[in-house]
Amino acid sequence: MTRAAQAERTRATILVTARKLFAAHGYDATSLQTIADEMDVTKANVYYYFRTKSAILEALLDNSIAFFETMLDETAKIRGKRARAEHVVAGFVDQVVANRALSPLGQTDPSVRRNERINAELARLAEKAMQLLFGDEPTDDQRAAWFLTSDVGPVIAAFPHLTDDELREVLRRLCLRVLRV
Amino acid sequence: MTRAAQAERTRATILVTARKLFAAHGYDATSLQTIADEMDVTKANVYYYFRTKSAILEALLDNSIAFFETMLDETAKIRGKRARAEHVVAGFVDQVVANRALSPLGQTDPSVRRNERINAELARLAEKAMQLLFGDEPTDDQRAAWFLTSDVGPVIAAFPHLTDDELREVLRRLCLRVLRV
DNA sequence: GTCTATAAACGGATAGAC
DNA sequence: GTCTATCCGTTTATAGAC
Repeated sequence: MTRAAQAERTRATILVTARKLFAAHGYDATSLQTIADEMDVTKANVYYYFRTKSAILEALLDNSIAFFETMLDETAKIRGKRARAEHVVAGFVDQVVANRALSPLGQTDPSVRRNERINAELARLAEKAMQLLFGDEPTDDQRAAWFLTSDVGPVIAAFPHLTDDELREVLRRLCLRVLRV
Repeated sequence: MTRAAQAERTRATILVTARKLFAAHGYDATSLQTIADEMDVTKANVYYYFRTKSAILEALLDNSIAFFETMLDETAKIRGKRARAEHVVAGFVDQVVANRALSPLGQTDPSVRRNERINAELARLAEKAMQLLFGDEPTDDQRAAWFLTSDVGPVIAAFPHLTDDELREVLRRLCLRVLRV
């Protein structure tokens, strides 16, 4: 394996491992030592790839943000409120369920709320999504529906026994129903 | 002021201050030093009232749990699914909005999930509430609806500009709509 | 690219004076 | 009941060898 490939590999492993641990114990309760131990490298090696702990969090969230950005751009090409809602919900639910074991690194985690830049990005995405679903001037009820569905972490935690397919269906029905205000 | 009164006062201040800071920055990111500084006493003095940091969190959550327990007992006396849902939602929303600045110390905070005892209590309350609203064997969709509404933190955060009354109405409509599965 | 070693600060928690 | 002083483990982060 080339050195560049090794670098890419290690960097990716850090992100996967960190995501899993952040989701399981929360960002603040996860130390770099824990991350390093879990993937059998030293702390110093982790620091070689990320200058700070919060840089890891930012990298993770930037990935999620990019995913949603792409999905919303696709949604914009669809005509009809109903079809748009279905597309957004499907994309959202698929991503959440796919990362079920790792995710949800919810918008709710205090660490996320603390990061100004990430917060601004998430707020921008939320406005973009609501514009697509509800038009230029969403009502308060519509906005409330959006923010409620945007954090399904507690719901996922309540259904550990469901298969991925079953969970996906439950979430899809739930989100669609809530969003069709 | 008597010594006993002073004690009660300090203890109460610790709880209010801790609740505010936990809600703002998360439990893990709030140190006892921060709490002590905020209320102008020393860390050692805080320890005089609570043997550990997690004891503060438990005291806070025990308050919330007792409140919900009482409310659900009231609900059990009401006949009719619709009226019961309205009572539960009203009680829930009132409490959440009343503690708007402090709360929500969501069930989502990793610190809460880490505490076995508290988790068990919350799970018991959730079952009790669902039994009242949905009968003895709630469907997955009904359960999902319950867990979604049980964490309205993100919604509250989205409406900083609303008055308490306005926020209460938005939340009431939202929760009722979601729960009437 | 990965390691060992260590710095510097902060965390929770306790002892003992007043 | 509140304070000062302190212990001790852990944390983030860096320096420098291989």
